[in-house]
Amino acid sequence: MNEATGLRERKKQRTREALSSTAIELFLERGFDQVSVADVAAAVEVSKPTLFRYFPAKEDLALHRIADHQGESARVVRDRAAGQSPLAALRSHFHARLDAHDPITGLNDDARIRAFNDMLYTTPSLLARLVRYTGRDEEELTEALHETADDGAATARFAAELAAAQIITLHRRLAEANWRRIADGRTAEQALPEAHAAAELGYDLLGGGLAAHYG
Amino acid sequence: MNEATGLRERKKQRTREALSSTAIELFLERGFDQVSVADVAAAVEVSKPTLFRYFPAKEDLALHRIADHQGESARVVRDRAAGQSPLAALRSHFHARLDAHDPITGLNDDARIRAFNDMLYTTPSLLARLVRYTGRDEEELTEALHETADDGAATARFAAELAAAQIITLHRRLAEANWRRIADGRTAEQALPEAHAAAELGYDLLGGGLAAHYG
DNA sequence: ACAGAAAATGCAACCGGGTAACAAATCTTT
DNA sequence: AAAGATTTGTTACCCGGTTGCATTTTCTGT
Repeated sequence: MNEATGLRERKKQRTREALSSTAIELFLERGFDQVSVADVAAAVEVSKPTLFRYFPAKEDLALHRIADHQGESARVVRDRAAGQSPLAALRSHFHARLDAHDPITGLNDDARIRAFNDMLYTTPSLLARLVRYTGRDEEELTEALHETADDGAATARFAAELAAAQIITLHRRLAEANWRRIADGRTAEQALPEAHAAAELGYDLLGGGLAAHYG
Repeated sequence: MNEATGLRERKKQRTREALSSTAIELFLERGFDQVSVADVAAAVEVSKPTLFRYFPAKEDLALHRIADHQGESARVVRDRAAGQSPLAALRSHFHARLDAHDPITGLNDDARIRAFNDMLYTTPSLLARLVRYTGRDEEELTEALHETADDGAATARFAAELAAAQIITLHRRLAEANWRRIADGRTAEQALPEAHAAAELGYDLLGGGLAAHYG
């Protein structure tokens, strides 16, 4: 993929990685707000302006790995098997991520990842940044859904926007619920059946069950 | 409602109002990021710490009026007519807000309100704060929906959480779409039919149509 | 009416995130 | 090896937000 890496490029990659991993380590130790960017810069032996040349904001030090997941939902829709509906593809993909205990599903009891999720869901500024990331996710998913819409209705665009928002929202809620299960002391393995059931319920509600409950 | 207002209380109210309205005026003139809190404090002839005793953050200077709308969705659900479903109540309430050109629907072409909405949707920090407000809205709506759920299923709580999130998300998307219509130069009156149609579509999709489109 | 408690304000100094300017160091290219 | 472009460090600054303390203003009881 990325050959032709000169020395300069390699060094940059290393610095970036050192900044992010050192930052996360400090954040997990002391808490996000109890670590200043100056601390991180000092620990990596880099100046503050240099740190900000690598990461535009403090929050990105903690979140850039999550940011790498960006566009996943859109990709799932685009790469789905022929004949499969977008919702069906997203649903089965989510179940697969649950089985893999993917951190983005919230269903992971590894100590470090649990600590990270705790920090994420309890630090307002991190949550705010996460919202911005998922906002871009939503846009990409909107595009993907819009492409696949067979009806040329004038409202197709809005329908795609809305569907994308609902799907991203569903994933957010599912992840929060899973994180809570773990926070309550259950292991990921124990919570797995509930997590699958919640995902089923959620996708069912998207697919028409909402009306049955509150309609 | 609020009798027994001593002189002290009255003065506080006035200061609060002066801060907020002066701030919004300055924000609309120069842009949110181009006005410092020190500017606002100076314009009201108040010290910076005092300003922050009234508003916990700069964003709240611009948003506290919106914050006053808090809990509206939950209230609509709780106060709905006997025999009416929560979704039906919310749907008709939204249509009513559209007809009233309520700014929270995005469908308002008054110059000041339009400028305010433009600022709101284009200033990241304001949007982030708005998300936090709507987050509390979501929680309240969750409660309201949970109360009305007739099924005692173990999943009722999650279903309510999810439904609340989907409804708030729908309102957000509808408001954004309406704001865009106005930004494109249409008058509120011209855009009203489309806005109603979009709301219908949105609520229909919540009520089962999502599956028909992408299921 | 007045003293003193209680609350609100102002002042000044501070912290942390983020940026600008410019010079010094480092890598690349020929 | 030297010219050129990139990256870095230093310093100093701006802004949002907080703290401690002295001062003023309002409220309350007598």
